[in-house]
Amino acid sequence: MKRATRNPVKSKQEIIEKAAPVFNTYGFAGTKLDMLIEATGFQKGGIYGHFKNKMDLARAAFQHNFQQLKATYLAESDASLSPKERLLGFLQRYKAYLSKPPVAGGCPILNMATEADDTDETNRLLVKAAINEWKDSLVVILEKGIQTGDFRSDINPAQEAFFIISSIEGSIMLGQVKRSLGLMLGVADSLEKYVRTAIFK
Amino acid sequence: MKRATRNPVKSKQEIIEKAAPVFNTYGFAGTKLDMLIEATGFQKGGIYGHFKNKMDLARAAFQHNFQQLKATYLAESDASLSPKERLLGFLQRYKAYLSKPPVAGGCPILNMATEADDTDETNRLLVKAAINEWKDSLVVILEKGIQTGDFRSDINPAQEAFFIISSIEGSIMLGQVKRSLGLMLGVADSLEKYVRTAIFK
DNA sequence: ACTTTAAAAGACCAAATAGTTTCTTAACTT
DNA sequence: AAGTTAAGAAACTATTTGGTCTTTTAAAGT
Repeated sequence: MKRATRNPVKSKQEIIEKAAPVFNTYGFAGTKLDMLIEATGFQKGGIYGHFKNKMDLARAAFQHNFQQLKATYLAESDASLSPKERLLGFLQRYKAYLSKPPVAGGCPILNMATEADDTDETNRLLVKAAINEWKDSLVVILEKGIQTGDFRSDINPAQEAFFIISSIEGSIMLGQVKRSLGLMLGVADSLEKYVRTAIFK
Repeated sequence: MKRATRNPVKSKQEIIEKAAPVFNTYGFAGTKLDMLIEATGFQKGGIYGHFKNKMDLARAAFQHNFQQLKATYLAESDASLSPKERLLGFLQRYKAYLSKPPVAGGCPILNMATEADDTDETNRLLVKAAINEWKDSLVVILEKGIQTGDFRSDINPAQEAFFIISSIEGSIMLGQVKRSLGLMLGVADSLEKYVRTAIFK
């Protein structure tokens, strides 16, 4: 029928981009080949020429979604700013993310995590790596703040990073179910309150 | 082959109980009929005699899982205790839950939420109701504490309840992916710190 | 223009899947 | 003890599914 431009590199990228929100919305098991054909505009032959199977594409889609996330969420926090500004800036970007999520279907980390944790060890490790990357970016800021005396020295950076990530991820889940942006922004406010009182000195 | 005792009421309950952890672990789309046959010990005919289809059983399984959760987690917080004790008691039970989860596969609310939010409106409303029930039980304690002067009067009970639930759910997700009980207990500690400084007066 | 290459389409296939129908039999009734 | 009922087993079916194989054709090379 429709014939896509013959540019294998661009085609592969296009398939990933179009498939990504589908996997993120319906999960791996819930995403059927027909949905991918419809969403990507490629036929089976076209898709299977670029990916060895559905899982292979699903993983590429996850990585793509995670990159999108990083581009907004984890956007390089300017190292010239103070640790306090950097941490508050992170929370600010999180709020912006909530109002305009870069990928349909909720947080890819959360989605992939709940489906993969007891199902697919490879995927579990993929999400684990993503989470660690995110945690590390927060730990860097936290350690810096302790060092400069901006943050309390009795905090455990990794623990606080996980706490921050937990409340963010949990709030996304609640917001999705309750269809409430306000709920998520409220949680963001509580989180900021926490950061100011328990982390800032 | 094996012939179950002919007690329809008990059989139906047995099917639900055996199917519940399977759905919670693999999700709706990821749970195949063969897995249910294997897990329940009933054949198709037996199962379909009690449930009109897979979704019908999945919903019953979710309700069962949520009841299990309530029995531990939300266990009647003794109204004779002070609001502070009740809130800390809740966090205590949450820690106990982490060490000995009542149902395999992670938190049913989290699991059902991530799969259903964009997929099945009926299920989304089911999870939403479960979340509201949980939130309300926290709001009751928070309002009581404000009234007795134990808690700060400038907090928004619903917002704080959602914040608490968010961090708990998020921590369960992280703990499952990282296979770390310590991580979850750490988050619980941060949460307790928050409760003591931002909510307690 | 003619040939070659490989990207993508589309027909094809075997297995899996959800669901239905029919048969069997445990247990209750009389 | 025979007859009745309905729970549950098991065979059956239509569809869907993931994946492969063959064919077509756009575009680059000659």
